[in-house]
Order: sequence, then structure tokens, then C-alpha cells
Amino acid sequence: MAKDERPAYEQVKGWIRQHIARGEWKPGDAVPSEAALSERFAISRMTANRALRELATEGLVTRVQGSGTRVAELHRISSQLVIRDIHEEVAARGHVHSTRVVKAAQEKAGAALADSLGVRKGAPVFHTVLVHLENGVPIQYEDRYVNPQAAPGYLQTDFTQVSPTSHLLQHAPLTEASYTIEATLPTPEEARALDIGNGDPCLVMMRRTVSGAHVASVARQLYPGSRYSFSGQFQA
Amino acid sequence: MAKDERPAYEQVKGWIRQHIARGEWKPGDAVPSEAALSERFAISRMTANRALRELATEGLVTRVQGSGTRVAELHRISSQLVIRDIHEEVAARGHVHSTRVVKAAQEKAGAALADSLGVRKGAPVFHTVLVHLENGVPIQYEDRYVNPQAAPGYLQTDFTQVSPTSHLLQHAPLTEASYTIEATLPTPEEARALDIGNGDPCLVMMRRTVSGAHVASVARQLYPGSRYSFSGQFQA
DNA sequence: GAGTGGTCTAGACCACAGA
DNA sequence: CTGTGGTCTAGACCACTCT
Repeated sequence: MAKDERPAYEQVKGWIRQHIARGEWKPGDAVPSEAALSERFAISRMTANRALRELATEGLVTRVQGSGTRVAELHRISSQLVIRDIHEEVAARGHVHSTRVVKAAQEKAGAALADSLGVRKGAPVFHTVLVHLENGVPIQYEDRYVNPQAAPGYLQTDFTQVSPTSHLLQHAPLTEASYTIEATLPTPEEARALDIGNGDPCLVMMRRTVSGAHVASVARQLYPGSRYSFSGQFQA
Repeated sequence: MAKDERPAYEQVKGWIRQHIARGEWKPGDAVPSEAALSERFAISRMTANRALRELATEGLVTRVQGSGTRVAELHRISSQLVIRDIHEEVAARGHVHSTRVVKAAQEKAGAALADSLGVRKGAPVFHTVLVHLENGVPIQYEDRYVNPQAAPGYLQTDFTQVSPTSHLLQHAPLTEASYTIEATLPTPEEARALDIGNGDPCLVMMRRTVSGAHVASVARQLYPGSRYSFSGQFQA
């Protein structure tokens, strides 16, 4: 007896996972019921329930009340895409993050912007353009509009010390966010700021964050394709 | 009494979420303990435990045994990036998916490929190159190598009917996957196959899937930037 | 030692699915 | 009607943190 230190529900999860991973139980097949598991492993039904419930939230099985638990159709791979604050991310690599402020000003919202920020046309909005550098090399061009109602003190921030994301998370707690990732070419101005060629492909992430009743911010973040990639992994 | 149909643990989760979303409890602040919650809501400790535990797996709070539960530092936005089978995805948009087979052959693995597939150098591997079309328009160029040990019948598949992803998920249950997303320019051959210009930026996803003891497949999927984007959302 | 979370039990009642 | 999952309780013991 050396390793059954793992909690019972984890052992059950592992046992089920193995059967699925080995292909012994295929998508659509029934998984033992809570009652069956609690007998098989001499555990209470609550413990079996926890094991199955967690596997369900992980997407490995599907459960239908009254019907049973089955191996999920694995027709998609879903993975946690974690978007971290750029300062943190660079620091985690042991590198130095610095910021160049290109613009930090108040402007009047045009029609399209007013719409996506949820303010009236012509209303004041904050506009910042920053270049983030990793060890002195530009890795992100960030063009951001902020709703003054969500973060009134935004423009007073020293962006060379505190990243916009960080300020916003502090002052406008995040309730909702959506993003889109695309490939594009930089504008001449962006290319100049990032010190890349006009024909160098870039990843662009457009993000819109909501804080309570307000749209807090819309941002466009451009990454040189040669210097940045998103990555992630998935484990059954 | 009209709406307390929601389970008790959900109500507690919602109550805590609200306090965080409104900014009343800031990152680092303590959240009421299980004991406090079970008294406050007249529920058992197990129910309070479930509420807090689920919020923790959602990343909204962090828990430390012996210390307590606190509002998580929201310095990252994590979102489910769902990678679906391309056929399913196109079908879900109500469009027609079709496939053009450019190559489907057995080859000998070079050094780099042998390494990433986990086979001996010179060992046979399956190589397919497909172009996926949505309503007749090319949207993905898929260059894939498959480990014959993981999916011996791969080359017998009619790829115009069954997508590689679909075949692999059927015959080599997925245990692990990792991916990288970058921006790049297409090779002349890829540009031709996708019917785009040589200078048009593309998203490229490189993926590696593991099935049990074998690396099942490594794939490079190229999407024209003008016709495809990844998107997702996040809700606190 | 007091307070916290981590786990587990042996019951219970309910809603629902399928024969 | 039987079997299934969904929820909940009122205890319990343990490991850990903090003072």
C-alpha cells in the first residue's frame, strides 16, 4: 500500500478515463451507473456521483437524467485558451517587459465605435495606442478604446508601469469577454511601430470586455507572426 | 415562491459571483467560509462546499486548505477554445463542406517527422494533403502525417466522405493534444490550392494528437486570413 | 488550538426515461 | 414500475494554516 493516497473519486475517474482512452468504451457506450460504481468500488453514491459529474463537466461523458451516463462523442477538441496579461506573460518567461506609449487621449466616438462601446455617438471615449516590448523587441501593438463610465481614471494611469489590462481588471471587474483571432497584414504605421516589414503577416486579436452594465473596452492587439504564437493543450 | 427552482448550490454561486462582478469583493479578498455559508443560507456544509469548489474550478476563486477561499486574481482571461471537426463546423453554419484530395500516400519518415511522430527514422507513415471547401471556396489546407500504428486503416478512408479528424477520433481515441496558432504566409503551392495571393496572410494551426501510447498524428492546417477566424467568449 | 478546506458516508426525496 | 441521475443533509475524520 503505497499510492492509493489519491482520493476515491479521483481513482474512479482515472479508471473510467482508462477504459475510454484504451478504446474499450467507445463514444455512445454506457458508463457504469452511480449505483454500479458505488458497489464496484465500495464507495458511497455521492462519491461515485462526484466522479461522474466531474467527468461530465470535463466533457468526457454526457449524462441524461433518467437515462444514464455515456461516453461523449469526441467530435471536438476543446481546450482552455488562456489569455494572460502581457506583462505577466513576459515576466513569466523571465524576460523584461516594457511599454512605449504612442497615444493616450480623449476622443469623440464615431458611429461604429459608439455602437460597439455602447455609448452615444460623439460621446467622449479614451483612446490609447501602446507598443509592448519583450527584451526591447516589439511584440504587440495595442490599439484600445475605453468607456469612461467603466473606468473614469483610465487616462491617469502610467502605462509604462501598469498595463491597460491590469488597470481595467482592477477598476472594472470583468463579467464577460469575447474575442476573435485572425491573420492580417499590418498597416504601414503598425509595421513601423513593430519594426517589421509591410508584408509580414500578423496575428490580430480583437477583444471586447464587459463589466457589469457597461462595455468596458474594445481592443485590437497585433502580434508579429514571426515573434508570437498562441498555444495550448488538452488532456483527456 | 416562483423562482427558487434553482438548486441551492447554484444560488450560492450566483450570490458570490454577483459580489465579485459588482466589485464589492476584490481580487485577494476573502470569500465567506463553508461554515459561514452553510449558516447564512441554512444549507449543509457539503452544499456550500460544492458551490465554492465549482467556483474554484471555474477559476473565479482560489482555495487553500487551512487558509481559506479568496477572490482570484483575474489577471488572465481563460476561455474555451473549441476546435471542431471542420465538416461539422461548416455544416453547423448551414453551408456545404467538400474536400479535394491533393495527396494520400505512404512515405518514409524523415528525421524530424520521425521524432515528432515517435517512430523510427525511415519507418512508413501516412501522408495526406487535403483542401477543405465551404460552399466551393477553399478555407483550409490540411497537411497531415499519421502514425500507422495508431490508425492502420487511415489510407483506406474516402476523405471526400469522412474527414481525417473524424476517422482518427473513431479509430484512435484521443488522450492528449497540443496546438499552436501562428500567422504566416502561404507557400506558392498552398496559395495556389487555396486560390489566394502569395502575400495574403494566413492563420496556421499546428496540432499534435496522442492516442494512448502512440502519437497519432501531426497536422498543419492553414486558413486564409481573409476567410477564417477563431473566436470565443468568456463569461464570469 | 481554532479555523479552514478535502474528503467521505449512509441515508433521503425528487424528476425523469424507458420498458 | 424500475433504474437512472440531481440534489441535499448531518454528521464524520483528516490535513493544513495561522496565531
